[in-house]
Amino acid sequence: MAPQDDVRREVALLLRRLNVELDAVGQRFAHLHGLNRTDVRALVAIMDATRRGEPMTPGRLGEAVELRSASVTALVDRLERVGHLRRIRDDVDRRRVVLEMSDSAMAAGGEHFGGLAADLAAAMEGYDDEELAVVHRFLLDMTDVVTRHARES
Amino acid sequence: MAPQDDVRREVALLLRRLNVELDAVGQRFAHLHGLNRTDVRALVAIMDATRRGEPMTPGRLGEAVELRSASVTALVDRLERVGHLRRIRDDVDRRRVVLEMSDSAMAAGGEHFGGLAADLAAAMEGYDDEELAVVHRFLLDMTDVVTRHARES
DNA sequence: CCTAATCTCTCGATGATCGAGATTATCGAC
DNA sequence: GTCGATAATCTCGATCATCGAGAGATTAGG
Repeated sequence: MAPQDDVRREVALLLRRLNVELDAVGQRFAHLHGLNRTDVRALVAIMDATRRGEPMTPGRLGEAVELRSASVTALVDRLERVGHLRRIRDDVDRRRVVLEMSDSAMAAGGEHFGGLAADLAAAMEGYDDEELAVVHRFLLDMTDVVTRHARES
Repeated sequence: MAPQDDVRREVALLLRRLNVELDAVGQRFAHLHGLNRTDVRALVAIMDATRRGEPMTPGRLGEAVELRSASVTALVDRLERVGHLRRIRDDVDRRRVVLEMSDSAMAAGGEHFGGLAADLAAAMEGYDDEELAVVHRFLLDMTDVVTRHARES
């Protein structure tokens, strides 16, 4: 066994641990705002899509969070009821509904996850350009491997 | 804005993307075996604890996956019914029940997640000792920050 | 031995999710 | 135009995961 195999195993364990803790952050946000896991995943998906300039619809949201249309309707009803988003009929294709996050939801998300992002950025101060490049390449590689496993058959 | 801020933002995004994809792997495993997310989290928690030599009990499991005792009973019932684990009364403290994973469940988990672990290890071949050390330190730092956020108040 | 504390389980209620199908809107062919 | 096919969303009834409250069993400490 190569001497760096220990490090490899530790790195793999750290990836999983990081995953668990990131989930815990999401869960904490959910609990603080009276939401469940799915609701948070949905809000994040909507926020991401909106940020990319692709308006979110119930159909796309269902794909993103892996729910059937009936469940998406219930999900959107929930979030709309507590004021986190609005349904807006698309004028171009009037079958479609565009989901728009409310300012309050954006603010809440920004405060919670923005704080985390800032702390992560701060922690990255301890790395120079070269080291960050290594980390970047590493994360790309790992994400690639994991994505392949997530999509298989 | 410093020139490496772009890299920092990208690294943060990659961390989140990795989180999403790792969840997807878990979800895929769950779907393949007729389980739900919680069931998989529970099996992983039991496997980890067992590997550390700390026998898992319903109480500890409830803390690990954040469920009330009533839900843990239902969860263990489900997993026991499909043969993924056994309840064993502890002879020392007879109030306690020790949860033991079945060989079939261990094998299924090993096949699915072991394959991923092997691919991750293979991908790490592209890094020398020094680079792996940087990655290791980075993951420790990030996990630390995230854990603090997960635990806060 | 009592009493309090601990661990697990039971029961009834709530709510998230699903499958099947209804509803409304768009598109292409004629 | 208008008709059938397709698409996006929603409704309904059923199922099951989760919870709160509390019961039953066991242990630990005076």
